Amino acid sequence: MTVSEQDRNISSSFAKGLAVLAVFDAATPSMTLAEIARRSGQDRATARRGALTLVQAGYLRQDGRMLSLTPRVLALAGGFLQANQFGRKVQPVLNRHARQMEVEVTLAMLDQGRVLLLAQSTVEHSHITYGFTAGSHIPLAHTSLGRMLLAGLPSEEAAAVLADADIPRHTEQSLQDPAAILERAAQAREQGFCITGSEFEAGITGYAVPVARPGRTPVVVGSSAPRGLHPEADAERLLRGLQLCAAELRQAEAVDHL
Amino acid sequence: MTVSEQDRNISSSFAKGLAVLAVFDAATPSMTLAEIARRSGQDRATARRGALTLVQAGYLRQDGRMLSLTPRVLALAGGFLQANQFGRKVQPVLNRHARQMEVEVTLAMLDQGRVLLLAQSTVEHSHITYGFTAGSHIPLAHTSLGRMLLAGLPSEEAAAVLADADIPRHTEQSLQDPAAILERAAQAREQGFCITGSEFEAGITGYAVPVARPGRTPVVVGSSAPRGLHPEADAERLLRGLQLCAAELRQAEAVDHL
DNA sequence: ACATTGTGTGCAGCATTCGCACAATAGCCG
DNA sequence: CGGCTATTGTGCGAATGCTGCACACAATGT
Repeated sequence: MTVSEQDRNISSSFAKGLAVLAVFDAATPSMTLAEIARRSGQDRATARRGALTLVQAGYLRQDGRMLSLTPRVLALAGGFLQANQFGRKVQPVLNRHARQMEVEVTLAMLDQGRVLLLAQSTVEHSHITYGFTAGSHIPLAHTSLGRMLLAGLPSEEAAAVLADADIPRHTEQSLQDPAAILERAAQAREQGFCITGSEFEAGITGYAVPVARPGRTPVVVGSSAPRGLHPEADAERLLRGLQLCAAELRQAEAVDHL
Repeated sequence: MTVSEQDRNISSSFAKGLAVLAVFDAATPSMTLAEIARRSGQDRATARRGALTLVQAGYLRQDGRMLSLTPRVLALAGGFLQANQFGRKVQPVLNRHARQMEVEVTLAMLDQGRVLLLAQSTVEHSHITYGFTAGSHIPLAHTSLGRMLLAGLPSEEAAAVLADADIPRHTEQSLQDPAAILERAAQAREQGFCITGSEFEAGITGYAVPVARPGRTPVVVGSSAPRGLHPEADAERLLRGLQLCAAELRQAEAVDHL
């Protein structure tokens, strides 16, 4: 900011404002100005102006001294979802397979070192745990979706991404060693699917398969279910279902523009 | 812009940048810089800086000369959805009722003179038409959701909102006269529900009921279905279902913070 | 080939933004 | 309870970053 000749094609005020908008995540639904300033690494006055601008634009609401997102941010996502025809090409496919498999099916890709959920289908009796939705971030290291995404990258790139991600310990079974995680990802790449057991949530097994897009940033579909009585049979059934789902998405050109 | 003392608490560059982001909607999934400038009413150079900043921040992607939204915008919406626990409190309720009623159920509110879809049941189901998703805008004047939302406003406010909205003619049956539309809204307010027939899409009947939130900006749930053989019976069944759904959402305090 | 529409860049001037410093408020502990 | 500190909200001068014009060039399409 002070020092260098900064790119004159970039509006720094705008970038700072966006940073303000981006600090609102699941962990911190509403924040005070000072907290926003801290999180976005900006001067309080600067953050304040950004936040007030967002309030005026209708993306943020002010309750006393707390600021929180308004539903209008959904409209931004809506532009993306409609542009890519999620409502017609993606959601129905996920729903149908979810119904057949009797588990929820999730479409995801990589974003900023985390797994970004793009779409999700739920069936009524599915066990809902964290309440993730489209737009949620979930961890990279200990989910089948994350591992499968890593598998979709060239291995040195995967290592780089993983190095930047944090590796919390969700359960006893969570692998902690990056090398071990990469090893699992490599295995997933060869197999063409990924299964993780109880690393993110105890007693839950995750399944994921790639939606092949040669040379592009990887996209995957996955499911999770409680460990059943016949793990092998479950795995086979679910993986087969997911693979069908992935093939259908690919064929519908539903993910070509991601 | 030039003359008047503009609010020193508002960052105009940021506001302009946001305007750039907001021009991306369903109708125009990808645009050239010049088009963005036109739509956002900004100088090309200004719009260009805004767009390039968005590219750098990862919200926009540049393919040749076309710019389009990236999946990262979903993350912004994700913050809102998780903050309001849509995944746990809203989606399951919609899904369950949709399953029971065998129609799609949608939660919506008012935003910028249009109907903003907040959430939609993801149950597998028949007639999918436009492929709307959460974050989609649909018209105010000719949908049951829109009319019910108008009904939730004080009547002079409803008139003002409607006056600013455009009233296209989707079908032969679309009412064109604002007064007539307000009349229907008033009727909906008294009845506590709204039914529209073929005004948005031929052969499709829409149903909506309010999720009462005294004194706050209205929120509604609704469905649509092809006209069946027994319109009266269908209406009764669906309205009853929607009312149950609305009651449940209210009770779960799912919409308290909207 | 021409007309049209889109894109990149330099620049000068002034509006805009920065970040400090002060005021006001909340929180804490003896 | 009262005095203390930590945290928050805001006004203001200075300088920086931004705007929008104009020009040159590239890519369409007729």
